[in-house]
Amino acid sequence: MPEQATEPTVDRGASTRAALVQTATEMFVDAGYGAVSVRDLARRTGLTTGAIYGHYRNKAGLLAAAVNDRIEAELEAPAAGKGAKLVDAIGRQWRTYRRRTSMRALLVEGAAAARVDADVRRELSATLTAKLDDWRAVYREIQAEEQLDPDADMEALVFLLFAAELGVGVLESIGVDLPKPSAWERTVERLLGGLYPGKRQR
Amino acid sequence: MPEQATEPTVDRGASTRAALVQTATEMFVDAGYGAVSVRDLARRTGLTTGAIYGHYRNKAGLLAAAVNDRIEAELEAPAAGKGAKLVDAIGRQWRTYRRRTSMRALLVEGAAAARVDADVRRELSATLTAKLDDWRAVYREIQAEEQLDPDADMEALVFLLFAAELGVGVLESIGVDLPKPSAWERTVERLLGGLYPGKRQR
Amino acid sequence: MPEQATEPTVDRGASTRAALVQTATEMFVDAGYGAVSVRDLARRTGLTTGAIYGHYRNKAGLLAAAVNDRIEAELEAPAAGKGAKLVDAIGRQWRTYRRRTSMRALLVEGAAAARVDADVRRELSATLTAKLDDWRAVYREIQAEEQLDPDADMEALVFLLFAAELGVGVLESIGVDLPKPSAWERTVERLLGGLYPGKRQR
Amino acid sequence: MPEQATEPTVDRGASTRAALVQTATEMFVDAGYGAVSVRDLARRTGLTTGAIYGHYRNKAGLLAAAVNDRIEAELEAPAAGKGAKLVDAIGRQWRTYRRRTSMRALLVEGAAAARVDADVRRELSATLTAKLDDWRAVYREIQAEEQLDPDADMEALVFLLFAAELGVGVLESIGVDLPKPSAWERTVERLLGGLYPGKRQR
DNA sequence: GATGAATGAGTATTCATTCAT
DNA sequence: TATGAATGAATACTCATTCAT
Repeated sequence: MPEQATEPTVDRGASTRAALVQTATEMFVDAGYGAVSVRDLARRTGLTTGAIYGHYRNKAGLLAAAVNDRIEAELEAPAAGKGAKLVDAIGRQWRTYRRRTSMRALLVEGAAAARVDADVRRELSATLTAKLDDWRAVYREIQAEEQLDPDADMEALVFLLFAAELGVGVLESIGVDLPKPSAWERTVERLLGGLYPGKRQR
Repeated sequence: MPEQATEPTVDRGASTRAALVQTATEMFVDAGYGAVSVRDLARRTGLTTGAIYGHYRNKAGLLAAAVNDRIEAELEAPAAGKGAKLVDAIGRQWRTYRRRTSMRALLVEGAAAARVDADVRRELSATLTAKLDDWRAVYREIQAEEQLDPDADMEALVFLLFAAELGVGVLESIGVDLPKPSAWERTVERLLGGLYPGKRQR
Repeated sequence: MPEQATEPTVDRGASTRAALVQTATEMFVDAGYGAVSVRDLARRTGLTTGAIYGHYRNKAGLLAAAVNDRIEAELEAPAAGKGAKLVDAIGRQWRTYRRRTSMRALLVEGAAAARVDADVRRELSATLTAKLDDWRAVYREIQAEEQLDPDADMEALVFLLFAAELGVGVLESIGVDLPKPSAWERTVERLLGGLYPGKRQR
Repeated sequence: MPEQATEPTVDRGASTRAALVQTATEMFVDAGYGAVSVRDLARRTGLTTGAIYGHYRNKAGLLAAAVNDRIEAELEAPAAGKGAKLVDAIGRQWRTYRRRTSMRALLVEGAAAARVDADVRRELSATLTAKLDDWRAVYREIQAEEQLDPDADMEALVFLLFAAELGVGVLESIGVDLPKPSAWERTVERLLGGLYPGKRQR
């Protein structure tokens, strides 16, 4: 890859794709994957249906791209390092969860689509697995750094917390009233106390 | 068909409905809500499409009924009472989670449908809210009985745990590998330790 | 099957299907299978596209039905019996060949479709095979009756003549000028002379 | 690419066209004209769609070229001359008919296309007419040479035999079982006996 | 309550062809 | 001559839903 950096014409295909993913995200979140037609997408992006199919194999492929994009953009692994604390790392995640509404909505759509479409399943599965691996690594570093009980299973913890977030997405989709975020936070913090070594009752 | 039991007209409609819900459940879980047509359902139940519409206003109504049915059948509130322990109540839930695969799958489908269809949303929301209320009541009893820290927010706890289960449904749909169930259990148990009063580090 | 014979309402489905096949035949012959859309067919028959698909699985299924219908209607096996002559039987076939233009055109379309669509192939193949079997039987009777050389292979003869008719369909489709029908007849008659026992040269 | 033979610019376009026709032939025969897209052709030949349109006005033009090419390559007029025999000339044609499967398949596709596309019709019609004229000339020479009955209509004979071959193509496309080639040959030979002067019955 | 033929709007997708580069 | 992204119209087909019987 030689440099072509300063070239004025940024890859046109790429920017078309970016716009498409953005529009798709918005529309899928607002109206639901099933309720948005490829024609609608074309109209809103100013493209033709044919052009869309030039960039994505499928309507489902576009959904997968949108979900991946949201995940990459909104789920950043917390930095580990000197003095990193588990409670902080997780706490930040929960404190910011309200920003990720559209990621969760998209993942609900994506999960439903994945149940039917193997391509979607493959793609989403790969993205999520990679993301989870990142997190596990960071959490294990924190575990060592903070001298957490080495018996604590960081793998399961990461899963549990991520599952909880996704489940919130399900509940949001269904319209169940959620507790106030501050209540979440306090409870999660409480629970994490159980991971520290020390006199545990029971 | 002369004999139809001597009972003074056992509500025939009810049993038809039950069969319909059962078939719908199976088919929606196997193939996905969107991929099952009302005609398919009719064929498999031996009914006609018209007959189905005699029992349910909608295809979506049938999905809602199926989801509700699964929830009622598979989510039993734990019994509170003398000596009930939080860890036991929750532990049982996690220990049996593998049985509820089809409930989770259906809830993923239901959540996606709810994002588009207000009727589905209303119905599922009511069922889940009622279920969650039951649980909260039980958990609060346990909280008193077991002399858990009265500061602990049972509302948020119930939510968190239920959300985690639903999130597992999302991850299952996408096909992400889950940790071994025993790892879950131990971790949840660990975390619950944090709810007991006592010297909490941090 | 009890009688419902005298019922005034002739099976509605059947008459719809008959009209459909008739229209399809005309349109496929005039414009070509590929150039006729299902919507066109619907418009011309006064049906909806959905209704058409209620009667035929496919656009191809409709083509197959049209071809079969033409074959059944236009290819009648000659009657064998006392004094039946091969030359007469075959001669009649050739003398009437101009009536069968649309059958031939349809078979060209059908053959092209059959090369791509296994269902069409199966259906047309069955119809033609049955037809050819009928003919072979009749020709063999004639062979005995008329004391034709028993060495003559009626199977191959039937094939050759039918292939020639179909080939005429190909040439008509391409627009090659055909010889005058009377020339055909005389030549075929000439050739058939070769099947009679007697001093054959060479 | 320095060397490209020392010939003063071997017409590069011509060889591209040849490769294109060859690939088109294969693909049209295998998958059917309608099922092969110009993009597929481009991919397989290593050209771009645009380049193909630089050589042929149309997809149909390419089909016409392919059909013509097969006809020219596979239908050679038999040589007339001292001692040429009709039975030999025709016999050779039938003995080698199995080699021409792809020509026949292409002609079926071509005939179907010709029914819709006037350009294809014009082109194929011209090629076939020329070919048939050649044959007629040769057969008439043989007629004189061999002292066949001068009443025999060579024009109709050529047509009949060529039509039979094309009809075999139709039957092959439809998948009807053909008689064994040896049966064909014997029967054709038999029939040709009828053209020789002598005591004809009936 | 049941039937199932018909509705008809709607869908994803394809593809020959063009044209600015 | 070549490229290949974009066009845009067209297509076969589906399906929830209705309603006359």
